[in-house]
Amino acid sequence: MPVGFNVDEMKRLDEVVEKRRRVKQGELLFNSGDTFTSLYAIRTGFFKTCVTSEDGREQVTGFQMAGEIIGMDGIVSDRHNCNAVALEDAEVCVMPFATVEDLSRELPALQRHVHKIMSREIVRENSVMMLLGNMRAEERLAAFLLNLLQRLHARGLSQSELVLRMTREEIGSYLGLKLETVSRAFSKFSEDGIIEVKQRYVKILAPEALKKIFNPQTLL
Amino acid sequence: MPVGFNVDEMKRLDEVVEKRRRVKQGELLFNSGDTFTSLYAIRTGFFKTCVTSEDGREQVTGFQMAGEIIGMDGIVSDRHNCNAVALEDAEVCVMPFATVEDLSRELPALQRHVHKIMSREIVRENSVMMLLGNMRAEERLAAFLLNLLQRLHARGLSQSELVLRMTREEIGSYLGLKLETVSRAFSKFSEDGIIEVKQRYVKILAPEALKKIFNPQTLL
DNA sequence: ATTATCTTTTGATGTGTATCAAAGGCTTTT
DNA sequence: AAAAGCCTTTGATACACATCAAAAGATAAT
Repeated sequence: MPVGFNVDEMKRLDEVVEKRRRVKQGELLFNSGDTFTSLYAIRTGFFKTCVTSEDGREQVTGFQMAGEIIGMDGIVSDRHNCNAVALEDAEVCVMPFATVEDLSRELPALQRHVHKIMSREIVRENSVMMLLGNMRAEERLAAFLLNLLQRLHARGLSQSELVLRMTREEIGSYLGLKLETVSRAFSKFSEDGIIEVKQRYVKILAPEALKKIFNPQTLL
Repeated sequence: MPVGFNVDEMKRLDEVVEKRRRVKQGELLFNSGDTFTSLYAIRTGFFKTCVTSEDGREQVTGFQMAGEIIGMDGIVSDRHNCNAVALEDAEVCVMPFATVEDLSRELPALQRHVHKIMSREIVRENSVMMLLGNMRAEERLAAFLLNLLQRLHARGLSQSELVLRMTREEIGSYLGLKLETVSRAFSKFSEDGIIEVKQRYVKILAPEALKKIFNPQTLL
């Protein structure tokens, strides 16, 4: 995945992957409170991460797919600060963080890569804050769909259709909405001819309309 | 600030600080879109960071005080992805990120420190997502006050009083609320004898009550 | 296959916060 | 010291989303 390495460096990089681990749908990759030892590179499958308040409220903090790195929440306190749950059968590369640190002292390109991945996560969360703080239900769902599509497209999949790996409730938790509101927004988009929905399957009929909902200023 | 360095290492660390920079109240330390070159360690003063959507909506993503590091949003794309505005006259240490990376390859304790700072920011943003997605207005304000107090206390200031550096509108933007709602929540806390408010000055009369509002499960 | 469980949709109603509006209190400027 | 400009408070009203409820549709279990 990382670019900017020569053949020799790529060999060194293999050192970082200790082993692989399979996680079945519904199972935890790690739990909040678990000792942090490793980052995980998702090879296949789909995850959600979420935090839970002491009184039991759950907030989905992200959805992660193949090629993405998970577990950076654990670095600060040597314990994980969120839960990671597989939403479909998954396989991850276990990368002991001590090894990542050792190797990135020798390989500036790896060091840079690690920094960028963490910075990207910070920037992503900034835009989720914008979403949660300033946008209405339909804007949030449009933003969510566009983001998923863009990431799937970057992996060679279609720009115009996708199969959701999460429930309406999980989407709602991520977007700060109740599942009924998510369902209604899907129905609205469908009525307006913007998308076609059949359960988890979603086909985008009018991507421009979706972008306008996400970013109303485009109307000007 | 960082711990775990010996005298020699501390000398090396001085290399990382290129110079200092003063930022007057209301001025920008950096702007979204600016080329990213450096992280900034706040020596004195108080900042807010915010992102702006294309149609002009602003979301405050954080408030930063002395001893905190700002600018990590720029690493991923070599451009800053948010604005940093001084809410009072401030002075920062400019730390060119290339130097930080060079030096952290030689000093594992610095490397570790950089990783922890970024991870801490990820974890902080996770809890803001919980706040924005799941909590009501008064819970959000209680959480906000408790967080500020805790950080001020860690800097040797009082646990029971503080002077806000930001307006009701900026608090509202951070908490996903309108300024009137923030004002009403302050008034409610004041009526209930939990705090005393006089403009930007806030005194905590009943810290336990505040904690209960933030975390209702404690009532059990 | 058949039952049980989970997920999704849709409707009716309720509520927390936004919006609109106006006045008063600070702060800064001149 | 007066004027101008912000910031804050408080009230009245509106609205977006939550909540409650029920049924239909998938999915998993026996």
